[in-house]
Amino acid sequence: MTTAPTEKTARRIEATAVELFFREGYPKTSIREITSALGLTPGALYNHFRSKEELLYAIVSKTHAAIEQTLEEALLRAGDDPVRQLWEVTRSLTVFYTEHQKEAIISKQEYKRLPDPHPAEMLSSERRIRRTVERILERGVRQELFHLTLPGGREADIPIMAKAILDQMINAGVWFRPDGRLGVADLADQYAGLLVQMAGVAPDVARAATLPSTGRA
Amino acid sequence: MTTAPTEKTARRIEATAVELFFREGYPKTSIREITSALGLTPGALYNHFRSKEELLYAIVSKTHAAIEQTLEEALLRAGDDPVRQLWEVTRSLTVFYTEHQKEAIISKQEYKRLPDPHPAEMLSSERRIRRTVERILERGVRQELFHLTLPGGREADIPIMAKAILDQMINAGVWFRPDGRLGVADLADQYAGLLVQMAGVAPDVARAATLPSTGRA
DNA sequence: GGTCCATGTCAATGGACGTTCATACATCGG
DNA sequence: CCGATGTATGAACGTCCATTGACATGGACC
Repeated sequence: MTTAPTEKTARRIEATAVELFFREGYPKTSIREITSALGLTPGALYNHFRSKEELLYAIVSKTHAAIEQTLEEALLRAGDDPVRQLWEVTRSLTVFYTEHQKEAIISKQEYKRLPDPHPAEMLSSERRIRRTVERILERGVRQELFHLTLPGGREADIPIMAKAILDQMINAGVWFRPDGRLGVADLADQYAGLLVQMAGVAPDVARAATLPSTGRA
Repeated sequence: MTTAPTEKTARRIEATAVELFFREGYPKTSIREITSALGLTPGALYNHFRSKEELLYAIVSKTHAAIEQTLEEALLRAGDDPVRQLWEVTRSLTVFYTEHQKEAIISKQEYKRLPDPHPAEMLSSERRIRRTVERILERGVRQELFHLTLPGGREADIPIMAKAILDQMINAGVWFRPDGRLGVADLADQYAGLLVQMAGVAPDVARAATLPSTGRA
């Protein structure tokens, strides 16, 4: 009845909640803050979400779905070469995490507070993603494209490498500032390059894999 | 008057707070939870800390000091070789973050909530640490020990590399479980190896630097 | 033995929180 | 034109919160 709903109110609530959950954290953000930022009273929120928790779940579950979709598309684009696959996956996810840094950080940080079936869902989604990366690494090692002997003399452990790689891309999102020195594409190329190098891909192998770059040059 | 203070009460409060802040987050943890876990009433806490915020500050500032000290000791141990320096720093900090995961994560996550001189202190501490890593990388590049051309053809950006390296070690602390498959020393060797490799150290250069390892083999 | 100080209890205060509910309006299909 | 439906209000609720201040107590030290 009040203002022009050029955008559906439920989406505006979600967008505001993302902003505030990101800035203040989920527990410290009150329903009153969210609604009054939209010129509404607290009760109005309950026409769109059953509870504060359900609002959080709406954000978190959409984000997880988007991550899995991004991963899937990257694999389709990559073809069969494990080097190319690792490159595409790290690049695409870095782009995702920088472009959706707020939702991603909220999801990572607050999913544990959801009511009880949900945290397990999120963990299993994370596990699927990790297994995908592990399989890329395993194939790459079998084809002798990745070099597993680390500086220091030890053999690299594939599950640890997969975790290290995935953690790294979220971190790009944590500190990325859209007004910073580098754009999303530059940053993604940097991270993809660093992570492929971390996986022990020799320079000549990388050259042979013809890795595309979205950024200029 | 009540129980035997085999340990000073202030330290017991800090230890309990670390546990609860880590599990539930700072805003959701109440003074009542902390004190009643020790068999005390809420008021007792105010004999040791002026406020909940000051309790958080006690934890966070100690942790930052310990990180800087760890870094300093690692540099002393490393001598002049940039490869060896990077190895020592990454290994030592990975060990620190896994052994003090709770305090470290609390510090990283909640320092922004402190009253106003403090967040700036924490940021400048972080900046000092990052500059140290950047200097190691710069020297290593000047001596042609680190190889800056990434897979994909781009030149690696040193500030980004430094951020990526430092973020990585915190993450080891995030998911490390003391009862897991690998111990602290194994994990630290893995991470140090991966990060030195990420910095573009060629295998023969690494061999020449005689990197020590604390773990077996 | 008396005094003091550190440390604790207990009760209270004022505010903020998530959520509910009866009520009102506005829009739109029939 | 009318009722139904979706949406917002505003006031209340019960609960929990951090913090305070008056009071008790026990050990350390003179």
